[in-house]
Amino acid sequence: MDLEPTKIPQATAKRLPLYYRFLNNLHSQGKMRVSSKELSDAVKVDSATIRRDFSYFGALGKKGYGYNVEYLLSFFRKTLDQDETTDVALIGVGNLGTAFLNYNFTKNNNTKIKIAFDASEERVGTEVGGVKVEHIDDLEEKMGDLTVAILTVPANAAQGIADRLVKAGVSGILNFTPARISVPHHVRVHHIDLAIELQALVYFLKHYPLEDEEF
Amino acid sequence: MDLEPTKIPQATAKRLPLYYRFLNNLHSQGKMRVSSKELSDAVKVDSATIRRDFSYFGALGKKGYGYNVEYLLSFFRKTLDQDETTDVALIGVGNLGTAFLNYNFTKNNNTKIKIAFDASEERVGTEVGGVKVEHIDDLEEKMGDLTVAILTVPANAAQGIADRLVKAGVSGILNFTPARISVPHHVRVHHIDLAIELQALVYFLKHYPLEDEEF
DNA sequence: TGGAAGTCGTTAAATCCTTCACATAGGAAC
DNA sequence: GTTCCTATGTGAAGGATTTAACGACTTCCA
Repeated sequence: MDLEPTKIPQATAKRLPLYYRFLNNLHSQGKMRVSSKELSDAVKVDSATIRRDFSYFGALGKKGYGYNVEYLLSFFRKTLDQDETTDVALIGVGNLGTAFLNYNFTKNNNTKIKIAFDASEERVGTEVGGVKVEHIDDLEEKMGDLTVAILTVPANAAQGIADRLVKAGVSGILNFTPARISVPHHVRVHHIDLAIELQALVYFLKHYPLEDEEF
Repeated sequence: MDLEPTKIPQATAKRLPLYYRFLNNLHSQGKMRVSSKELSDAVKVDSATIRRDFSYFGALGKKGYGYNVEYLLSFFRKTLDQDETTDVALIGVGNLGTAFLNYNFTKNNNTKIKIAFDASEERVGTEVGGVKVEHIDDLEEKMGDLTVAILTVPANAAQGIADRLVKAGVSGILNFTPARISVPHHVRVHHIDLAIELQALVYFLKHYPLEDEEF
């Protein structure tokens, strides 16, 4: 492991999937080459930042030319492990969970929801987005060796489920719950808090007028 | 406007709604005082960062004591404009949109979804989460003076709707679409890209082993 | 009343990230 | 070939954010 040329900054790492998706778009549009400026317009990231990001992986482009879409794409495919699919579990088949299940992740994507759990007897046994819904009581039994979970349960259930997930061997949790969950140090949790995102946007609108930003 | 003591860093601003929510929790639990350390455990933000964040607003605490929950709460209520509710529109009543509509935002929150739009004849006219669903064709007519919109439509419709929203006077868009939308410079867009969040988590798990982080 | 324990507010250092600016190399044209 | 043009890759500067560290002030308890 850790064959990275050097350690990639986290900020860069977060943008990689974004680049990858847009490169895919370009590729399927038949585009052969792309400049950092064009890509910048598409993904709304400064072109210097894009060049800097790419440069962490070495010289991927050609001066005066830009980047070869196909080459860049195949490079990122390897770098982002797009060849091997990562299977994930989803806990909580409410509206949000259903949205995920119906989302066609595997297109342009190395992740796939393999199994879903819910507490409601009505939902257990049904199939949503091609994924069978299991009962939450069977979580430990049926998780298999999945190590990533999407948490879309009610807030008050979050910590309890998280504990069970960790015990079942999960090392990454995407938490959509308003609760901030506690986990052992070796488990990575990314919080996405919808209410807070909305509040933050409103706050920025009121207190950080844009006006002059960019031209 | 801009009566801020000094300009608050963006990173701090993004954490304010989080603090606010947890202070509310503490308050309803009857807690009278809280230290930065306790708050740190609850929201998973370093205690020094919390003290630094608070200090932008002046001396809110007492040395050797901590913070008075009620005082802090009422201070943030003012700062975060929790008194006046901000009404927002939601475009696209799919699974994700429905999740938002059913989410009880106004509890602990200054935002409220006032109106929803969808293109499907089936959904138009129904009520979801207490909000009436209007037809997307009536967007301009029925937006009124709402200035914030949540965008939960299919990716290929995103730019078109965004254009119409901007024309209708919207200045803030919370974009859940995989598309990166283009807007005039005075409009603020926050992107939340579910697929990318998941991919980023997987990438971090594979390439940034935790092990020693925090103890 | 006095001393120990606790916790803030803040200075300063350390990190991390973005952006500028430009030398340089490669492609395109002819 | 030669010249012009374009767009990369990166050194350096500038911002932004986090974290450590500690003086100062409070509470608490004997």
